[in-house]
Amino acid sequence: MREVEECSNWLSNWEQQLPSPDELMPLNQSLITPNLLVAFNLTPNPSPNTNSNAPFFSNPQTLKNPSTPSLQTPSSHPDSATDFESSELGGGNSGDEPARTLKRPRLVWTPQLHKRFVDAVAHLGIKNAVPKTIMQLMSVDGLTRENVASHLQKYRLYLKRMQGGHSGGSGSGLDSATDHLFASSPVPAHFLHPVRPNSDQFLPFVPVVALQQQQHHHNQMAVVSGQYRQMGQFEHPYNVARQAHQQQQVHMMGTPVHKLVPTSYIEDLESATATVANGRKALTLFPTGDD
DNA sequence: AATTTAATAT
DNA sequence: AATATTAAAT
Repeated sequence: MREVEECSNWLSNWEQQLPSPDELMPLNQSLITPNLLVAFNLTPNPSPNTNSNAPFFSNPQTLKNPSTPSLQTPSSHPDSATDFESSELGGGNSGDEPARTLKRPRLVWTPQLHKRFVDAVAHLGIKNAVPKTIMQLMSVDGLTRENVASHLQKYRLYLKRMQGGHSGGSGSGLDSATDHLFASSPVPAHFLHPVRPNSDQFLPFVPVVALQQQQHHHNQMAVVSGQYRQMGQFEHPYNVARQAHQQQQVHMMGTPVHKLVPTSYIEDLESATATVANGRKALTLFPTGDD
């Protein structure tokens, strides 16, 4: 019977068009909001068919620093003012829609997280680097568009203030205390001076630049002259979200929350923070209102 | 509908 | 001080 043939034909065709797990990932993010997970103290079920692919979530407990407070197990602690959602959900709302009511804790931009942000922006090219795409590329679970938008806004202001005359006269201004975070990741060359349309001036082709910027240690005024061929603007088939995940700690309001992060393109989390490496890194990681 | 920017709120 | 939220404009 050829009906059988057609059938298998259709089937294999169908199979081919299936999106890869990679493509599925980002979607997954937006469907299951961390809010819900947190709200219900759920550790999402490792659906049997995702098996070897992507265990999007794993048990936070096991990965977490034992000393950290942890925010699950409803009965874990009786009451504590620091726990949003905690103690008295009294009567009314127990089964309802906590997600609506609950406020998401403030996101803390650790140097690591910021590094991801910068990388994402760099790889996207300025044109595509808008909150949504940045967020997608970062693929940090729980990151919202407005998280990124807010950060982006601040970051842009930072860049702006970098271009203008800083000098800061001997050790004063510059980034000092205020911009610790931003200073913690090198700024990818072209983020500054947005390509002048002006250009009556033929650019003296500066091949590359290189020397002369060795002294900037944790400082990044690496802008030289415009090479900047907007190469980042085409869509990369960037492999976001791989099977392997790595934990990244993002703290929210004193209670550390775990972010699952694909290992892809993680590159050098360490080297960036190494610049700051005064032992501060560990401290910066737990910014309970200092500095 | 998303982005940008400024202002404001927590 | 750092991040969120909102408003207005594009």
